[in-house]
Order: sequence, then C-alpha cells, then structure tokens
Amino acid sequence: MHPTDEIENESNYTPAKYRTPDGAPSDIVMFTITSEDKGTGKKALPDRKLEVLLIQRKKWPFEGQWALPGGFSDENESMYDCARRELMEETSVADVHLEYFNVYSEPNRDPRGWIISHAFFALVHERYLADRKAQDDAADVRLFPVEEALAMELAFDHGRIVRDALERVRAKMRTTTIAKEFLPDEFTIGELYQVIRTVVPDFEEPNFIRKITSTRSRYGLLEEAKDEQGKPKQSNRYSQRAAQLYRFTGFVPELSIYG
Amino acid sequence: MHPTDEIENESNYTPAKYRTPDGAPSDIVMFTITSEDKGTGKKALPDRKLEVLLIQRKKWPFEGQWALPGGFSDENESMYDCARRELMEETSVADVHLEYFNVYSEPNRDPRGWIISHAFFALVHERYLADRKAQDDAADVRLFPVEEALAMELAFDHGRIVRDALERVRAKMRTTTIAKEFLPDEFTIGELYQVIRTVVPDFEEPNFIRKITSTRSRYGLLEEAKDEQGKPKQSNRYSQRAAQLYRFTGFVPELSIYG
DNA sequence: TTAATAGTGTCTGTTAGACAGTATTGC
DNA sequence: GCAATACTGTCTAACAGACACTATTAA
Repeated sequence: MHPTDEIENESNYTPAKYRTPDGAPSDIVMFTITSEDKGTGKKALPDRKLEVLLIQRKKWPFEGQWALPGGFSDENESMYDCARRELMEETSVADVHLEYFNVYSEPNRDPRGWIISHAFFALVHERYLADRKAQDDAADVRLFPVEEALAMELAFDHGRIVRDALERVRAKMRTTTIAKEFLPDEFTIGELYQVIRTVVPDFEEPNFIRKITSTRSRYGLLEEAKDEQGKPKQSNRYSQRAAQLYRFTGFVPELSIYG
Repeated sequence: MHPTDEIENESNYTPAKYRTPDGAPSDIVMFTITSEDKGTGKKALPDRKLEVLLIQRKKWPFEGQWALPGGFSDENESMYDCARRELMEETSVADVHLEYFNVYSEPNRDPRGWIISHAFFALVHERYLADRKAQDDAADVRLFPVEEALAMELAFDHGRIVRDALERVRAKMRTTTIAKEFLPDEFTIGELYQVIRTVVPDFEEPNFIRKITSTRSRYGLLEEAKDEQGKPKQSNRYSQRAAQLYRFTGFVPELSIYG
C-alpha cells in the first residue's frame, strides 16, 4: 500500500515519502504510407509502402541508435495532450488520427530511472510529411519501411513497441475504417484495396470490388461520390478506364464471431 | 523537452530537476457474473447478473465514497505485475483474465497530486468470490450490479473508468472467446448464450444454437465434449431435457468489415 | 400434464467464392 | 494493339433470418 493512503484527511496530508516515478513520457509510432510512381510511363497504381518515423538519438542512453519520437509529460497535460504536442513538433499537423494503445513499464526498461512510457500510434497522410521526404537520409529523422524498422535494434524497448503498434493497426485496418486516414476523401475501390493490402499484406479478396459495392453497401459502409448535378464522379488518375469514386459514410458495422 | 535529455552520457548524468509524477497506480475493474437460482422448483437457467467489485474509501480524498480497487506501483514491478498483485489481494486468485485497457492522466484527477492511473479489467468467475458474497453489505468491499455502479458517484474518475471498461468488455464479448472466463470448461449452448446476453444485453440471435453448431462449427470455434468412450457428453443441470456440452477450441476467427 | 429448455424442418432470399469474360482508354 | 485497371456474368454451395414445429423429462 502506498504511504499517502495512510493519511486521514487533507489538512494533515503529506506527499509520498517513498520513491515515485522519474517520468511519464509518451512515445509515438508514426505510420505513413508513401506512394511512388511505378515509372512505366503508363497510368498505374503507385507502389505504396508502409513506413514508420524514427529519430536518431544524440545522447546517452542509446546514443546513435534509432528511437521513437516522444517526450516527457508535465503535470498540466494528459498523456494524450503530451502525445499530440510531440506529434505537432514532428509533423506540424494536429488533426491526424492519434490513438493510445499500451503502457510500457518493465523495471529497468530505461537506464535513466523509473520511467513509464505511454505508447500511441499516429496515422499520418504522406502529404503531411512531404518535407521530411525531401531531407532524406541526411537528417537524424527518417521514415523507414516497417519491415526494415522491425529488423533494426532500436533504443529502449522501442522494437517491441513498434511490433505491438503494427499488430494493433493491422487489426484495426480490418475491423474499422481507419483506412480513410491514408486516403483522400474520395477514392477508388482500387486505391482502398491497395491501402489495406499495404498495411495488411495477407489481406486477399479477389472479389473485393463486388463485395464492397454490391453487398456491404447495403449496410452503408461506402457511398458513391457525386457531383453537384448528382452525377457519379469518376477518376482516371490511376487507370486508363475511369473508376467510380467512393467516400466513407462514417458508418462502422458491428462485428461478432457468434453471428 | 525533458531535462534529462540534455545530458550527454552516463558519467555526467543527473536526475531530473523538474517535477515528476507523484505516483503511478493501477486500478482494476473486476467483473464477475453471479448466478441465482430462479427458485421456481423446476430446473431452469439461473438469473445471471454482471457485477463489479467496489471498495468504500476510509480516508481523504473521497472518504466514504466507493472506488475501484487498486494501488500504487513500485519501481520493481511493471504495471501489469502491480495490477496482478492488487487482484491477488482482493480475490486470492492469480490465474484470471487480467487485461490493461487505458491510462487516466487528466491534470487534477487526483487531489493528492500528479497521479497517473493505469486501468485494467479482470474477469473473475463467481466461484472465486464465494466468500465475498457471504460477507455481503456489512463489509466495505462489495459487488454491485453494473447498472447500479454506473449510476453511483464514484471516487476520482472511476465512474468514467468503469464505463470505459464495460464498453471494452462488451466489444470483446462479441469478437473474442472471453465468454469462457465466465463459464466452466464444458458448457451448454444455452449457458453460453445467457452469459453473452448478461454482458451484452442487446445481443439477440434467435437461431443462436443453429449458427454456432452448424455453421461456425465449420470454422472450429466450439467442439462437442466427449467422454472417454468418445460418446457425446450431455448435461441436464439446467433443463429437463439433457443438452449437449461443448468446449472452446482455442480458435478465434479473424474478423473484417471488408469481407 | 406442464413447464422449461433443447433442438429440427423448411422456406426464401442473400452472400461467398471462383473464374472467366468484357469495357475503357492513354500510350 | 497493348497494358493496366475497371468492372460484369454466371454458377454453386453455403448462409441468414424467420417461424413453426417436435423432443425430453423432472416435478
């Protein structure tokens, strides 16, 4: 039991005499999907890669090693506010998907002391990271393809954190509409399918377009994009033949393993 | 940025000079399902209620109010270990389902200082809480039906924590096999259905038995219990007509909103 | 006999899954 | 015409959802 629990009331309350944590930082696994033109001359869907942002440490501990962006919270902000602030410092955007997913508190996980880290993942559209890309490897902040990041020896327990984040994002990719974080408001079925497969490589649905338009549409997951005259909007950005544009409706179906 | 980040290496490292958290407790939302015989004389499924364990505080702050069980962590244990220790103190069992689900860190959520709370939920079979039931309202530790607990004004932000926990447990009840935490190893379809409905009242599947035995069984969610001779095992504990017993196989199907 | 639960029969319309085929159009 | 993506046709087996029906047996 904690010492402060022995205190009877506010008037004679004294702060804890025992050891307290040395810090409560938040760390952010920032995912983005980069697109690169296939360069064949023909119109085609771009090559997409799931990438994660890492920072090279300049100080002890783990000097020189790559780590997740993050920083210590102060007593006037929640962990979520802290994470949003850190995200803002890295990407200069505030309105991206940011979600808490786990706490990391194993003893001695940080040689600086008793430090309990709160891990978030962020899904950032590549347009927000355009500068980052230009700077490239010269900088101490870089995007790494996830497989590459997973194979690296990261600072602290950040390797574990990246693995956990990826697992969580993959699960949510299947079961929610977070794919929209990586897509424009209006997109083609081909783009949607490609984004899902970029995050979840073993997602395969040969009849994807049919399922999502002729069956699930009954439940309102997607709706066709229309122009002012109410005519269906199409795009030929990625194909010779124009494709119908869709948008998410905001509806998320309930899932159950029992029926 | 945190002051310790300014330090160059271990040799000249000094601890933080700025304020650090005053404590990192874990709080536990402990759910159980109690069964009560209908008392009609006839064999019938019991009345089941989802209940949550609360403790009445004896000290400032929130003296006299009901709160979640929990306690401060120390530097030699993870938050999970801390939660398991607290759970052990309350229920004397160690092998129940215990799962982390969120952090609560709003400034001033605790008048004692900067205290960041880590919330777990536990699913405890009622057999482990038999004593608790006997003691009843006399004690300062009691089980409350969830609706009742949600309507109470709990200490700290524990009302919010209970709501969040319930939401999480309801979602997992639909999408995973955690129902098994409230069931014996072998159970009838009727029992399973009743347990699910106790946690998720709006779960309705008129053809539940058919779906789970003749369709999903293809995917191996449940298997029939058999005795040593390989003959199907049945139970008439809750019905005149004996019902087939089933067990979970350990298989959890993957869910997707896209197909 | 009745109450209480366990299960089956049967019907209709929908969906899944597979695979082949046609459509469109910039290059 | 080719390449690349966007669809549509068609078939079968499985499934969902509804609702009525039979089965079993202790009290």
